[in-house]
Amino acid sequence: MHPDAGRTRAVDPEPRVEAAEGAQEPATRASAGARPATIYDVATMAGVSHQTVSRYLKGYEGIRPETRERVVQALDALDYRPNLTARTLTTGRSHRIGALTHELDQFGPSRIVQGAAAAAREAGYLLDIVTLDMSDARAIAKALSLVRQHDLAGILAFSSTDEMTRAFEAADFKVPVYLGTEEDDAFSDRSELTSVGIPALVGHLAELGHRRVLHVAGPSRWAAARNRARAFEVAVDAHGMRSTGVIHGDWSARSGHEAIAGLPGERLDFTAVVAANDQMALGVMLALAERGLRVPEDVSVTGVDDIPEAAYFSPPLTTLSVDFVEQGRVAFQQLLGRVVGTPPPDAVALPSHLVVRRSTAAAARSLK
Amino acid sequence: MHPDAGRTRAVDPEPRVEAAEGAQEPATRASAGARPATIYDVATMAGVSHQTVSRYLKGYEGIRPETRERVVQALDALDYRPNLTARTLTTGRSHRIGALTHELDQFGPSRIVQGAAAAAREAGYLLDIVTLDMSDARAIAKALSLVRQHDLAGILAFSSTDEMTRAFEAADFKVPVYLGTEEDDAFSDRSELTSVGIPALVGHLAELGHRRVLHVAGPSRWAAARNRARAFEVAVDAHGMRSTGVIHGDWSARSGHEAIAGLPGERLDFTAVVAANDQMALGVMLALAERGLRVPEDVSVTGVDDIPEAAYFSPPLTTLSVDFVEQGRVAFQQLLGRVVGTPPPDAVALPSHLVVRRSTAAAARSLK
DNA sequence: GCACCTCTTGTTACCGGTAACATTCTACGC
DNA sequence: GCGTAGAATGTTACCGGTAACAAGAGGTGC
Repeated sequence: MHPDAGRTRAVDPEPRVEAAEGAQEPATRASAGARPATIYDVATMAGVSHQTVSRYLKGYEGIRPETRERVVQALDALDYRPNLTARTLTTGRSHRIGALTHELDQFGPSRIVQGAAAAAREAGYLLDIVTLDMSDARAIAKALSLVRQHDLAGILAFSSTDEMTRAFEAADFKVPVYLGTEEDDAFSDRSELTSVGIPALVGHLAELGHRRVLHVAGPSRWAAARNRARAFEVAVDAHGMRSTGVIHGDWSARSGHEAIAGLPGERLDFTAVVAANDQMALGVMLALAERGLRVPEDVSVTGVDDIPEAAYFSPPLTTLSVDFVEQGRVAFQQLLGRVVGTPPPDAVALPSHLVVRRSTAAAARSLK
Repeated sequence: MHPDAGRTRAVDPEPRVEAAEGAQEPATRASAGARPATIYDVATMAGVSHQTVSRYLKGYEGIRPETRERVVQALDALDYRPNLTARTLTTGRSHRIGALTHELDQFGPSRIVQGAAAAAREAGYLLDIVTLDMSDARAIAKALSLVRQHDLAGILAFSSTDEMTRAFEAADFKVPVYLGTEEDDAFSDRSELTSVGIPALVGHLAELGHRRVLHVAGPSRWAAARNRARAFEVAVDAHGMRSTGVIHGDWSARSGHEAIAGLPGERLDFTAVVAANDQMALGVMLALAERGLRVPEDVSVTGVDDIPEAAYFSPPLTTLSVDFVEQGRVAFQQLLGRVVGTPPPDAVALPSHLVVRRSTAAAARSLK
C-alpha cells in the first residue's frame, strides 16, 4: 500500500516533518536547502503512487479531482521541479539543442546564436554551443563525436562552410539537423534574388549613376559568400552595369583594406565598391582614403549586415540591414518543429532592407 | 552466471551476430546504424559483468591483463561511447557548464564565451548558453530556474551587472559559480591598477602633452564600467592632468556619439577623450568631426578592447588590446577547478597592452 | 590440510523519471 | 444482489550508468 514500497531511499530521515508543516507556512516552503523533491517525494506527501504524479505532470485527464488536488498541493508545497536528466534518460529526448558555429565574434553568427538561444529558452530548451574551426575536417569530426555523446535533441549549424556541410552529410546523426546558411540552396530555386537584398543595393548604385562596380566578397568556402557574389553579378547585369572584378576577403576589415590596397593603379577603374559585409567595407573605405580617393565623392561604398557601428563610420555606411536575431529564432523554430514532429512554420524569406547613409553618392568621377 | 541476468533488454534480437563478426572486420565496425552500444553489450561480448567494464572505463587497475584485453577488444569492436545522460543521473555531476551572458553580439562578451567554449570542449565539457537581459531581475530569476533544472556542473556568468550579482547571491546554487567581471572586485585590493591598462593609456596621453581629458564611460550598472572609470580618475590624478568630466554611455557607438554631440560648446574644453570601449570611441570620433574638431589634430581619442575593426577606423584608433579569449579560457579553468575539486590555477592579471595608432597625437589645440 | 587473506569479478540496489501491465474501485445492468 | 465494464490508481520493469557489498579463486601460514 505504501507507494514507496520496494524502493528504499537513503535520504534525510525526516522530510515528512517539513512536508507536514508545509501547509502552515507555504511562504517559506522553497527555502530548504535540501535536495530537490522528486515525484516520489510528492507522491508520498500526496498519498498516491509516483505514477499518478507522473500522469498529472503529463497532463493526463483521468484523475479524480480530489486526487488531483492533493497532487497539486504536494507539488506546490515541495516546489517540485522535474529532473530533466532522468527524463532524458528514459525518453531518449533531451531539451538541449546543439549550436555549431565558428567565429562567434562575428556580428552575423553571434546575433543568430543570440536569437536562437532566446527562442530556445522560451521553448524550455537550452542551447549548447560548440565553436569549431569550420575549415578543419578533423576538428569538425571531433566536435560531432562530442555532440553525439551529449544527447542533443537536435543540431543547429550556422554560417557553414563547404567542409562543414560535407562533414554533416557524412555524420549521419540520429537527430534532426538544421543547416542554416543564409538563403543558401533555397537560393538556386529563385529567379529573383530578393532574399539577400543585394539587388536593392546594386539598384541603389545604378540609380546614382554608377556603371563600374567592384565586389569585395567573403571567402568562397562560405555558401553565404558565394551567394552574395552571385547575387551581385546577376544584379549588376540586370542593371546594365559592369563588374570590374570580384576580390575575395575573409570577412575582416583587414581583408577589405588589403583588397583595395593591393590593387594595381589601373584597376581602380570603378566608382563603387560593394563589400559583402560591413567590416570589409570599413577596410575598403580606409584603403580608398589612403589612395587619395574620397568616399563618397570619388567612390561609393556599401556593406551588408548593418552592424550597429556602421552608422558611425566615417562616413556612415550605406548597407543592408539584416535581422539576424529573427533568423536565429526562425532557425530554432524550424528545428524544433522537426524535433517534436509537428510541421515547422513556413520558411520565410530573410528580411533585409536597404539603409542609405553617406557612403554612397552620385557617380561623379570620370574614369580615364 | 549470465552477466545480464535479471535485466531483460528489449532490443534488437541479434546484436550478438554483428558483435561476433566484429573481430573479423574491424574496419566497418562503426558503420551500423543501430543504437549505440552500452556497457552491458560490451560486457556480454567480452564475457564479463557490466561492472568490470565500468571499472575499466574508470581506469581501475586491478583487472587481470587477459580480462582487460577482452574488454578493450569488445569496447573497440562495438565502438562504445559512454552515455553522458545516464552517467549524470547517477553521479549527479554533468559535463555541461552554463554560460550566462547578455549581448552576445558585443565583442568582449562574445570573445570571452568563445574562449570559454573552446576550453570547455578540450576538457570534454559543453557550454550551455543562456542569454538574458542582465538588468531585468525577473528575467534573471527565470533563467536561473531554468538553469537549475538542467543539471549543470557549474555556471559562468560574464559581463555582469549589479542586478546580476545580487540575483546570484540570492540564488544559492548547489554548483560552483564563477562571476567574471573583468578584474572587478579584485580591483580594490590593488594599489596599482595595472590590470586594466587604463593607466598606460592615460600615461600615453600625458606624454603627448594632454592636460584636459574627458571620459566616456560604460553604464554605471556594470562593474567593468565603474572600474574603468575609477582607473581613469586615479590615473589622471597621478599624471597631474584634469578630468573635465565623465559621461556614461551604454557601450554603443550611438551613445559615444551622443555623449559628444550633446555637449554644450563651452564643455568642449578637452584635448583628449578616453572612451571605455572602441565602439563608443568610434561614435565620439564621428561626433567630433561633425562639430568641426579634427582627430587627432584637435582632439585625441582612445578606446579599449582593440576590436579588429579599430585598426581600420578613420583614423585608426589608439586603444588597449585585451585578450578576451584567454580571459574566457581562464574563467572556465577556474570554474572547472572548483567543479572537480582541484585547486584552480592562480588567477592571472588580465593581460592588456597599449596599441598606438593615429587617433592620438601631441596636444596642439590651445584652449581658451 | 584447513582456516584465512587478498585479488578479481559478480550481484544487487539506486539515480528519477516513463511505459506497460496489473489491480482496485465504482457504477451500471439485469 | 451480483457480475462486469471502464475508470482510476498501483506495481514492476527499464533507460545506462555508478556504488556498495558479496562471492569465488588462488596463495599463504601453521
